[in-house]
Parts: sequence; structure tokens; C-alpha cells
Amino acid sequence: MRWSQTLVTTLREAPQDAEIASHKLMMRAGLIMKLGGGLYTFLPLGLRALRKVEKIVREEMDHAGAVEVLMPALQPREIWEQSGRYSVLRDAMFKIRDRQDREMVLGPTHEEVITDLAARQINSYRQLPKTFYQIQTKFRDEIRPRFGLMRAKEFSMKDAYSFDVSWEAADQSYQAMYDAYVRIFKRCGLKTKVVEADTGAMGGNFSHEFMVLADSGEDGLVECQSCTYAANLERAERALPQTAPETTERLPRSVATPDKRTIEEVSAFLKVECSDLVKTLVYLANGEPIAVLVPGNRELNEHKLARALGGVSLQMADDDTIRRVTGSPVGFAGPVGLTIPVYADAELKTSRVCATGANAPDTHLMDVVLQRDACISEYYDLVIAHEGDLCPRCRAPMREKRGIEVGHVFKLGTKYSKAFNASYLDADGNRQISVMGCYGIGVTRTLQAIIEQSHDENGIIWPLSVAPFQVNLVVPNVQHAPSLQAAESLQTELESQGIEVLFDDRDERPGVKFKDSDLLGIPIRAVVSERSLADGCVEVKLRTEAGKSMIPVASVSSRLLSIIEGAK
RNA sequence: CGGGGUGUAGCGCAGACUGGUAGCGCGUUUGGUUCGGGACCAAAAGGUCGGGGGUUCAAAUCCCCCCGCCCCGACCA
Repeated sequence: MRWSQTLVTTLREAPQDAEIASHKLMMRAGLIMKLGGGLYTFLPLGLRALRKVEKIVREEMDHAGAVEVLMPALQPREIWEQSGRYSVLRDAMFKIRDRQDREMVLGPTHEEVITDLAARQINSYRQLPKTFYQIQTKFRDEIRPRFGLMRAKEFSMKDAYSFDVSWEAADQSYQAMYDAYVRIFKRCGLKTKVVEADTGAMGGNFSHEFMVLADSGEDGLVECQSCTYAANLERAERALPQTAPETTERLPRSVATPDKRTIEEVSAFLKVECSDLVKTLVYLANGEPIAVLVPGNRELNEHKLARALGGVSLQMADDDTIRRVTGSPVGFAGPVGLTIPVYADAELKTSRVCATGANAPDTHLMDVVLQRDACISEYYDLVIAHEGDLCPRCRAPMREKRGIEVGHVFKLGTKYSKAFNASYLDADGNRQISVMGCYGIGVTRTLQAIIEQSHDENGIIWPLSVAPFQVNLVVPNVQHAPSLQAAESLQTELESQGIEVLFDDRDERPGVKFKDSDLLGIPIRAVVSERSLADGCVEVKLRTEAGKSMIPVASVSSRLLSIIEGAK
């Protein structure tokens, strides 16, 4: 492909709204163009790279035994009512009406559609197991789109769904997808970290996320320094530190803390360490008020709390509820004397002397011993894990990192198959519910994650497997007819060998071409110039390496082929 | 949705406080000189100053309303 024929619009400076390296580079290299918030056009180069990722995904899905389908992006509201998710995802979905005033949604995901498919098409255990997949555009009304393709309103996703006769069989389907994901990301040149994850609004019982470690990642995770444990912060557990129990003869006493509401304010005012304060949070669990206690230096993990209480829906109590339940304005809640259920972080189970709110305006209590002075319904691990917490498996300290979620595998169970009656007849003629799994890869996000993980100050460094072109053929001076001619015939030869060539035939100065070459990040650069031709050679340079080598014109194509083959 | 910011040529920005001919760099076009790491000279094109309303002799500039975009937060598979 000639540069002059396609459209490659490189930018010397990044648009001001690009924040992270990968987004800036995608804009600068002319891969994508913004239409509006969270909406991007793929330009020719970006599309080529995207297709490469899709190809890898398809090959590995097929290899794992999954079969491709294509479901509508436009979906009737009814199926979302049927699964019960219409109310859950309502605000996240784009909703439209047809001329008959029927409400439709633009699919944010496809569990409902695929389960409907399975319910209609699968009747017998002989048809199972089945794993379906598609690569489809998803639509989500993101509250805040950002970082280019990382969080967009419209994006490409590979989603797969498995149907099995039993939980045991479903485990095998799950493992097959898990293994395929490992291969996919490896082939994309990505280093990923697999973490245990929360299932969130997806439902289901168990899941793993594939994370690309990056400081710009939107997800937090912890990983054990010693064993293989790693988990999303939404999920991560921690072992409790060994702390000596302490107690006091003194009874709780009120102290005036005028206008001191936050942990920091109270800590400074009472001259008590944050960790010796107990934070009391009031929530509505399925509408009923509860209190939650966590150490003052910790943050409550709402996901853990919801799970501990059996999957209730949680929301922070409003000020009126807090006043009604605690008898005091917000900022002075404490466990002593509360009549609503009180749940506490497990770390508070070891008796200790602490300070809490007094359920009275401008007052806190000191010398509180929870086990003695408060009525705790239950202790659970409830706080967000962080750097230095102990691994729940081996008690070694954990590290905290950030990552980009590129893939997610779920064991779904029967949530959707029950709702849609996706069942089959077993060998004994009994009707059984299928057991499902679902498996997503953010394709467009993966593309950007590759750049986030593989670039330098000069530009993108594409892995050969996903590069828009394998070779950038540069003629530094197109006015020099012999160079141009030699390059043209080299392009023809390379392309006849199946090599993907971008031929920079622009009448630009060499410096511009070399800078653009680095920016685009095409893995192999071949330069045909008056200078190289004097030795009967083509200069070859890899984007990943500083050195160049001179290859005789006659052997260039075989050399490049072996480089390309060697990378596979 | 709350808080903050921002909107001026394709991109990056100045001009606004203190109202009076709309500017700079890069890019683009033409001509010339150059030609291995984002050249130089000369000429040129390109703007409803986000939109609407108001104040004023006069508004990019001051006031009001609306919209887009960005950041932080809440929220979210």
C-alpha cells in the first residue's frame, strides 16, 4: 500500500484532550479520530491493527471449539425485563423507540439474546456442550468516557457464552476459554496478569479478569509477593495481622468534639491514631438501615459487604435516615446503643480500645471496647485491601498495582438459563437447566492496551502480530529515480510473498519520514536510497532495536520473511 | 448528576483583566533552493472567535441563557 494512496495523517503534537500515552499516540499516528465524547472513527491504519487483533481472537476461539454467531445490536426491551436486568442496567443502556413506539435498547452485552437463542435451538444433551461467540459493537452510556478507546460509548467486544449439562462440565468450558485468553493476549504481545474478580451486575459466582498492568489503568488490584494470589480490589481479601488484644477497666466516656466529623478531624482533635478510631457507616441494605464498622484508617469495600450479606443491594443512607437511626447529625454515628444490625470488619474482632462517634451531636466516645460495649451482629472481611496487607493464602505482604481490564471470564451458573428456560432433555428424558459461562474481551480496548504497554518517547512499537503493516518501506528521496524504481519493485516482490508493506512514497524530507516511521511503530523499516543502492543494498532496521543492517537487494525478501516468521 | 476548567484557522496556543482593523507556531497551497532524523526563502489560502440573547456608537473581550469538550467526584460489567 502506497502512503499516498491510503490516508495516514500524523500529528506533530497530540490533541489537548488526550491524557495517556496510548491515546496520544493513537491520535498522533492517525489511527483514530474523535467524532464526539467516547465516539471514534477508525482510520485506515487503526482499522488494520484492529482487524489483526480480531483475527487472533477468531483463530483462538475457533481453536478452543467455540462457534461464531452474530447477534443484533438492537434488542427489544422485553428480553431485558425477562432477565430482570432492565432495572439494573437501565441507566447504562441507550434506549430508543421505533415508529410503533416500541422501546428497544442498543445492546450493552448479549447474555439475554444468546440465552434466548439457546432456549430455542438447544433441546438435547446431545447438542451440548456449546460455546458461541461473536465480535460485536457494544453500546454503553458511560457516565464518563475517557482515555480514547479505553472507555468509550461504542466499542468492539468479543463475547462468548458456554452452555453445559452440569457445573462440572461448565468448569471445562470455562477452563478452555481461560486457556484461549492466555494464548490470545500472548499472541497480541501483551503481558497480562490474571486476577480473581467480582462478578458485579453480571451475576454469577466466580470470575477472573485479565489485566494489562499500567499506571493509567482504571482498576486497582493486589498481588501476593510470594504466591500466585492476585485479585481485583473489588474482590481482594486479606489475612488479618496478629494483634495483641487490649482492654481497659475504664468505661466509655463522652468527649466534646465540636464540628469534628471526619476521621482526620477527630483523630487530630482527640490525638488518637486513625487506626484507633472506628468509622461507623450507615447503609440501606434492601432498604433497611444497617451500620457498618471499619477501622478508621480503612475504606469500606461495598462489594464485599453486599456479598457478605447475601447479595443485598446497598446504598449509603441519606442524612434523614442517619439522624433517625443514630439520633444525631451525620458525622457522629457510633455502634454503642444502636438498635439496627451492626456489622464489623474482622480486624475489629480482636478486642481493642477505640474511639467512636457517640450518636449525639458534637460528641465522641473514648475507651470503647466493642465486644463489651456494642452489639455486633457479625464480623466479616469488609475493607478494601491495599499495599502491605497480608495474602489470604500465604500471609506474605501484597503489592498494590493498577491495570487495564482487557478480558473477563465468568462462571455464570443458571441465572440466565433459568430466566429464559434454556434447558435440555438428558439421557433419561428429564428436563434440565443448562449451566452457563460468559467470556468477554474488549477488542478495541485491547488494541489500545497494546500501545499503552509497548511504546517509547518516539512513538508506538507494534508487535508484528498486530501491526497495521509489517514493513515500512521508505524512500528518503523520491526525486532520485533509481531509489524510487528499486523501491517500487521491492514493494511488488514483498507483497507477492504475502508481506504487508506500507510504501512511504511521499515527497518529504528524510527526517520527516524517519520520524513518522518511528511514530507509526511499524516493526520493520526498509530504506532504499542512493546511499544503500551504491552497495546494492537495502537498509533494514527493527523498531525494537537501535542497530541497522545492510541487506543485498536480492536477499531482502527472504530475510524479511524469516524475521516475520521468527516472530510467530 | 455535583465541583472545577475550557471552547479563537486542520493541530497547538496568544489576545479577554483595561471593549476600538483577529494574531503566532506547526500544518496546507504555489514558486525556488535543499535532501539520512520533524529544512530555508518568498508569496498565498484558510475564522459565523461554540450558539443565542443583552449592554454599548462599537463585543473574541462585559452580562445572562444554552451547547460541546476536558479534569475531579459520585456512578458503572
